[in-house]
Amino acid sequence: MKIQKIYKELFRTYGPQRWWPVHPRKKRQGFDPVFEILVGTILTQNTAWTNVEKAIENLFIAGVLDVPAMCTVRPEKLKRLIRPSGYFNAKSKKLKVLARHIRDHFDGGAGTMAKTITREDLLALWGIGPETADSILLYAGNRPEFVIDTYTKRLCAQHGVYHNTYDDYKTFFENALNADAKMYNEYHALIVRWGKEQTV
DNA sequence: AGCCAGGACTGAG
DNA sequence: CTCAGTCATGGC
Repeated sequence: MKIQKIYKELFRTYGPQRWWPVHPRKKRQGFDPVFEILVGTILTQNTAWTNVEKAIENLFIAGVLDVPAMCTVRPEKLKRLIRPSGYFNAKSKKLKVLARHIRDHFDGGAGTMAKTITREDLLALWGIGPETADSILLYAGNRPEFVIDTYTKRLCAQHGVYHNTYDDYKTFFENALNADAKMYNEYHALIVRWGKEQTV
């Protein structure tokens, strides 16, 4: 009912958000923009995006923003590079788990993984929870999985809608909307945009 | 000077 | 299974 109306309202207010933001880098051997998105979903966990940008830039400059390099880079070096994005001990492990899983199971690389992996298999990876899994499927794989975050719950609360688990919120949105990846993409980004202007 | 940011894991009860 | 505690940097 009014889930779609809220979307139109947000879109009219803020316009298209054009997620996922990927830095316009020079092409070079082995560089895959989809992998940059995957790295971003890990690094932005409970972290301001401006800090994530610094970390991703460090990775790129060091030549570590690709699957083979991420697999083999020494943990101490990796931690140093991603330090601006916080939680560097945990996130360095998460990045290696992710990169090694791509290397070991997807010959086509990050793009193939994002387009073919199941949500269940993503959730089985250490460091990937429900929001990160859905962000990967939606923003890297262009697949219709609605992403729930704290802003989404805040928006629901403001309209008197409350659920228990992450999956309850996810089902609530997906039942009310068409399974449209492009629209899911904008909707979640718009909710984040909205959330940043709330005082709380 | 705290508080929060585009969360997820762990250990207790 | 539920849930507080923990992790860490940078901006305001």
